[in-house]
Amino acid sequence: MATLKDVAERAGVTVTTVSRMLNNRVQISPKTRDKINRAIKELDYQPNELARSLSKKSSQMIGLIIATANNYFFCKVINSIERYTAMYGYKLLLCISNHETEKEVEYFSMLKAHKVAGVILASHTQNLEKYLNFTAPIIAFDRTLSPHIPSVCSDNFNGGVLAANHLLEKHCKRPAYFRDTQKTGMHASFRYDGFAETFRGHGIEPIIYSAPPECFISMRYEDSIRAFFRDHPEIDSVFTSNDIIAMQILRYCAQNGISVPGQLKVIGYDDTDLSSFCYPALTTISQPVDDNCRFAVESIVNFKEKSIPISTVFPVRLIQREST
Amino acid sequence: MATLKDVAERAGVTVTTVSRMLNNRVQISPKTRDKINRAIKELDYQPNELARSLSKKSSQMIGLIIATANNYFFCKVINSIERYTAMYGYKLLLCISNHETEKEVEYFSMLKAHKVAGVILASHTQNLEKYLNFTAPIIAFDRTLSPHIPSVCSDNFNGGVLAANHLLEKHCKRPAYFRDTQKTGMHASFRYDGFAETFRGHGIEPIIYSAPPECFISMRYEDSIRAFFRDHPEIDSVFTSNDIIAMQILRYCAQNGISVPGQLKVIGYDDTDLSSFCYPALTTISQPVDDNCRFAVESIVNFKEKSIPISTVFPVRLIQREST
DNA sequence: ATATAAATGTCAAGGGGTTGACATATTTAC
DNA sequence: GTAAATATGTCAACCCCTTGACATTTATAT
Repeated sequence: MATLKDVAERAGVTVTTVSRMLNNRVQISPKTRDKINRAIKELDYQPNELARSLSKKSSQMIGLIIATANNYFFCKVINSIERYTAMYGYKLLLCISNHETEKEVEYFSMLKAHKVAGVILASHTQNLEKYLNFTAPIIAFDRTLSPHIPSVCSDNFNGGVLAANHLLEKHCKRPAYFRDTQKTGMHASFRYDGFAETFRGHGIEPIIYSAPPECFISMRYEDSIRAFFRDHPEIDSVFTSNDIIAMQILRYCAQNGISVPGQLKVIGYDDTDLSSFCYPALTTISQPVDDNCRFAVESIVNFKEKSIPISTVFPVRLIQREST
Repeated sequence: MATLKDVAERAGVTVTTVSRMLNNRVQISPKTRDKINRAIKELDYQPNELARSLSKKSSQMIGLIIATANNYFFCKVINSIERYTAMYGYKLLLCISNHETEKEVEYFSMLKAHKVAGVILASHTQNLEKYLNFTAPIIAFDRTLSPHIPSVCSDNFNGGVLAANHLLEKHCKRPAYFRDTQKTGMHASFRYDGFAETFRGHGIEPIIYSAPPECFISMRYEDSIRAFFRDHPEIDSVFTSNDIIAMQILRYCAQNGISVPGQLKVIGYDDTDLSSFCYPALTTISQPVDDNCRFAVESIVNFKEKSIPISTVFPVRLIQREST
């Protein structure tokens, strides 16, 4: 493979000049610019990014630590983050922790060793000591890790409020919130707060049901949905913490002759593609995934010039479809 | 950040010794081993991977170029590849081409510049010239890129055969195959071959319907499904090229009072989680995603010792659920 | 005690770019 | 024509780790 030196020789200039041009550190006359470009073409030269990053002490890579990719919502996140990462000329180092804290810590130090430009944390690690002696920016996605680590998220509380108001408009009296077991620090727990407070304002106390933690990993809620309906046959509406649960509730209803939205209104969360593919199509809370992702990436990219606000919240909105 | 030199000084040995230990190139006495380990701990030392890779002229990174992550099946692929990548101590550089050939080529040269250990191509690039002058191994996932690039895929032909035989057992007489517009080189086209040949063996010619190419990007088949049913009201069974299409067909049927499996039998492809979440749950062809991914990663990891077979095919199986 | 093997040390040259300091050559402006 | 501005060149150190050649010390075996 051709090196800087080869290019310089071929173009009849110094490596310094070539390097300066490649990093546009100074003006280069059109003439030399041409010569150099020609040499680069002819030699099919590509700067060795490793050497480059080593010199600069920082790579153009962004690390994303995420719990899983086996989930429509997180896929959207990965997709979106990759897009912005590439847009800014950065590369994405994807780390899937599979919900294991230990792995997350490992990944973290790996990213450190690779001198990444920044880390986006979309998993639920709580062991923070290791992170703090890290010069690159860290940004937490949809969760609060510590008072010192900036986070970006959507307005979970309002998501709950919107869902509750929508159900109230539809005259629901016996609402339930079906969620995953919450890990500490996850902003998703605010959804319930918004949901419950709104209903309480109308003298209604919603039922809350937490699926066992393993469901969040397997994404299979069949058993807990059955248990849920056994325990709460009286409900007339259910708000779920993601579309996958909602979809499985729709399946349960279809199997058991519960008409949706007639007998039961269902609201999902996330507005993944799923929600419009199932029948009835899901009313759901749309998260501003793209805004969140762009913000996270831009925070890292512009870290040197702009400091990152400790908390950034983007608005959500309710998308009405057929299930309410 | 501490460097090798710092560790060596602290441990009272030479950098050579430390390096040798870290790369276990020679035996190190327990005594020095201890001293070094202690120094590493105390300094919280982490080898600079950039420098390391630069020296070794190859990084421990694997590049994955994939068309999208906005799709359940590809998510499974990403998830699985990441898992094996990590298992072997490699890191995953994720490149999402968004179906743009130009971007794929760019990504490719970026990966080259980063001296990745290998590239897994799960997109549909056909411009191969640029790839061939690449020393690291390339492996194509579920497609044939050129006779010189090894590929790993599942037995698409047999997938079609299994679906056809299953429908034949259910006495279907007017089958259809609903697929995406095929790009050249995609092995998915063999599915139709297997499906059609099997039916032809029974004197039946299946209908084939190709959704417009944009559907594969948007994943929204609603319009083309409507057109499909308008044009082919007589069908009694449909085999689709992925579960997402099948799911949307289920939705169409529910909306239009077509009973499944009563009036119409539906078979999907991929066996993504979706297939068991919808109602009726989808009969589908299960792809050995994990085998494919493991094979792809291992091929790269073991490249120096083992050459990669030009073609590797893993078996598929039919999972019967409620839609047939 | 001696020969042999094992463990470290020493030294230095890479790997491929970046960068600062300073010198020199080439343009541009008036 | 001269001064100022612009464009290159020169040189060398640095980023941090790897590796080969060879020398030296220490442990093990007989």
